[in-house]
Amino acid sequence: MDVPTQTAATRRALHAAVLTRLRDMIVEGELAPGARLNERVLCEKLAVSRTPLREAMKMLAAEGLLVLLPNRGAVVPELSADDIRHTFELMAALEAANGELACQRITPEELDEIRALHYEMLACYARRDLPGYYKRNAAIHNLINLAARNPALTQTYRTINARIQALRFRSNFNREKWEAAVEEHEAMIDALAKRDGARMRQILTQHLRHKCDAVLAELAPPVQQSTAAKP
Amino acid sequence: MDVPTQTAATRRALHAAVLTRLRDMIVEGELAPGARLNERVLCEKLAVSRTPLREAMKMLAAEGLLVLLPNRGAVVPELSADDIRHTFELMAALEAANGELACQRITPEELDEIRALHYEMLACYARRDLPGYYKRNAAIHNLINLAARNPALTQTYRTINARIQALRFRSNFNREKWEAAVEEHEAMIDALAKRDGARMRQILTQHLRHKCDAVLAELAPPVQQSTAAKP
DNA sequence: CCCGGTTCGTTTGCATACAATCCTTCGCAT
DNA sequence: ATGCGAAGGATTGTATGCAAACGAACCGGG
Repeated sequence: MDVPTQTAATRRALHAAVLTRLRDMIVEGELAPGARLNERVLCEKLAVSRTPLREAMKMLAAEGLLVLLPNRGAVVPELSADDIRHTFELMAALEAANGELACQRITPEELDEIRALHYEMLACYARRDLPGYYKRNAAIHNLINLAARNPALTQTYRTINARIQALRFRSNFNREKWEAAVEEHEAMIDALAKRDGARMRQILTQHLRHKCDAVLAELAPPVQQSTAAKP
Repeated sequence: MDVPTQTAATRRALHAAVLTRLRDMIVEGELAPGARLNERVLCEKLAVSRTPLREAMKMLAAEGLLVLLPNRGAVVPELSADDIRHTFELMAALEAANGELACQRITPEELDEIRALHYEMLACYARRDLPGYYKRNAAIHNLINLAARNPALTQTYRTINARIQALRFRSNFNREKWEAAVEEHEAMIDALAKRDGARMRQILTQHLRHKCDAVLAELAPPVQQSTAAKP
């Protein structure tokens, strides 16, 4: 969209604005996995010259949201099933650490807010409101991150999460998986309240494993259900 | 077909070469924390124009090795004590996950190689050969990473590790801490051999906590001896 | 019919010119 | 003397020009 008068917002450097914009485009699927980025086309679309665009692309490549092909531009990486498994394992490690630290550091007020969001999430669940559910879900995870009081961990979590966010948008899991997820969330709150870091870690690890399975199930052709239980 | 002028090395794009060079300069302390990067000066030093230099700087910023100040250039971040604690907590989470996965996936051959490196490391310890010790230490950790069979985890580990690598170079810990580290390494190998993921996690978490303490102890001057020999 | 080579348009990579911003410093008035 | 403010130099941010690499199409030969 063209916003001609930038006035106060012009304070922001173009390369930073382009970075945010491109990241959103990738995370939200406007730039789909496998898509090749043409500098000239993107320059026109974003109304900037090649210099800030290229700088933003380099940063996205460092974040893992783009892959640079020498002399052949950049593409949005297509994640193989193994890539997805690896990324979720990494996410699980980060979430588990977050949760464990949050158990030590969360305040009663933060816990109450998480409870409130959890009930809102239950409401969304009852109404089968998936977007609303996702929104509260993300808010809860963000609050847990915040409660861990570790900006470095939060930052890394966000970066890695962006790589698989696009996949989660599509993961429209079935009702029983949804129900399992809700139960896991209740267990999380329980663990947080009891400050049981080990249990929190275990729940989050399992939670992420289930999410990974759900995403893989979406991607894998539904031909047959040969999905044997894997650790 | 092959033009002998610089041949193989010229294959590499300038921005990639500059990226590697700058990263080394930061990790090895040639660009010290707090140092401000002047584009013109670096351009002359590296014999490239501003375009590839700026692209490399943007990527380093995305990796967390530089901080960009809008309209005021880039600086090597100075880590506060809290920053160090946070980064080590993050590293601990990554190493713990690595170790736990390695317990599941390591081959006997890899374990033997780690044992061999461990004995070499003991030799270095006996001779008080700190550089040799570090070399074997890093090799062992890299092998454990490899054994975890998770490229995404390895990549993130390397990126985060680079942020504190410069600190570790200086951490010249005393003998009893060194001895404790050696004992922890033996426990690691034991846990790997027994495929005891939970124990491996616990050892690595403790190991990283000790490393963090050692680094913090180096930074916090012991008040006296401020006029001691400078390196 | 297939294959190798060549040529040309397209795209990326790098260098440089220009614009905007910042920081210092100097002058001036209070 | 001190504080404020403007001007100048220096530095960063952006745009554009030029060269090199890639890839597709074309062409000629086997």
